[in-house]
Amino acid sequence: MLADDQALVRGALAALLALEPDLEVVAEVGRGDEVVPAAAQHRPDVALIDVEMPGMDGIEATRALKAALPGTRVLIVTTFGRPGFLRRAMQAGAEGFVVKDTPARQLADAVRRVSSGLRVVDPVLAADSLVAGESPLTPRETDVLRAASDGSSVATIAGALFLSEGTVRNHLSSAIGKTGAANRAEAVRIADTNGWL
Amino acid sequence: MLADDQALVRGALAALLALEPDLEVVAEVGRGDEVVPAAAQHRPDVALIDVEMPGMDGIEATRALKAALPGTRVLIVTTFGRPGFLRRAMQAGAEGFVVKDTPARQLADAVRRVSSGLRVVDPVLAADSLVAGESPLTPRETDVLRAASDGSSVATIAGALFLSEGTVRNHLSSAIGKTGAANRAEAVRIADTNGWL
DNA sequence: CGTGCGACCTGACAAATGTCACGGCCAGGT
DNA sequence: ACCTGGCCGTGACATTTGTCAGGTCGCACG
Repeated sequence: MLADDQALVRGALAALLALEPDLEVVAEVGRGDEVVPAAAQHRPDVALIDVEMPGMDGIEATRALKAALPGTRVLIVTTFGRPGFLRRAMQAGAEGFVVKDTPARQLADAVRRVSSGLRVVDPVLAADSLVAGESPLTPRETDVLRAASDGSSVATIAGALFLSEGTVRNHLSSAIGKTGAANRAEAVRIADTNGWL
Repeated sequence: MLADDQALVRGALAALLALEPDLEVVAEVGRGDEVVPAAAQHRPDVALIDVEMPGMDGIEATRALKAALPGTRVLIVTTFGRPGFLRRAMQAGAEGFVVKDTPARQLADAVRRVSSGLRVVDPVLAADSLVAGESPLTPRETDVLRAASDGSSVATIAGALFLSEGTVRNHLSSAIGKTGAANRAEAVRIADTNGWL
């Protein structure tokens, strides 16, 4: 089963996998919240899930799928090699994780390995994930930083999260310190590239 | 010919197009600066080019390709439907422009139409491009805003562009006004989503 | 030859931002 | 019972940012 929001990529991946005689694409969806219903109907052995999707995050979709149909193997396929994504995907129960930079020939192999119960992880990304470590941000700091990521002012963030402006400033200051950034915008950028948001 | 930095997507698109008996993929590249050399060697009828690529922008690659081999038709395939991208792609000489959201079945048709000299443009995006219009930013304002996009301070930007801090502030203020934003970060976001950077 | 426009600069000002020191509340472990 | 750490808040402070009003210079256009 394929889950990717970009129809062209989804169809192209289907064509790629259809070349393999032992693989068959039984369902395709373009939204995260369609993953579980489609899987329940078609009962795929393996689900290829993109991280970036409307409706529901690919990580969340994986968690939901594993809860509903634990037998389904999940292979995450994503554009961005955010270290945090890998960690969260594995914690959500995914068996494999490949980035879209990997050669096309290896995809079918990855599907077969995942299908047979093995784990498939991009070695470069695994190393990055180890050095980058977990997010140093507390839950609340993450919330505030995410709210700040679109350029909102302190007052706007405070209003949205029902906090005082001083508290928002404190959380932001703490996040800036932990990320080693010089200001809010840089902290957002750093946290985002590490997959901490 | 295919040009896309993500190997998996590139291979998948190749598989998709290989299903069509009248189409053949003669070359694949993963960097913008490899487009012209590969085209010169394999002489494709149509080049599918992604906008986001390392080495050289897809738009720039299109311009270079059109200058070197004017007979080659160019079909831009991109993830993001930035209105400005469409405009710039057409000005660079591209015959077609499709986003990766379009259904996979339509890709082969788009390639055929472009190959026969017709223009192919996503209608939704074309409408957006008309309402969004050209960038209201002056060249210098664009430079400054791009330099600010990673969260740099005024002092850093001034140093990088050899400007006084006051001038940087003035350009930023002007850009904020023109984009209708409330601050620098929002101006960056707006300009970026419109493809003005 | 004036007129307009963009780039660049200065200086000054209000507002927003980032930092610091302080405190209280609560859940967890020792 | 005690300590720790996350979370929330206050108040004060220096710095940065955004705005405004002025001015010079070069260039294109009618």
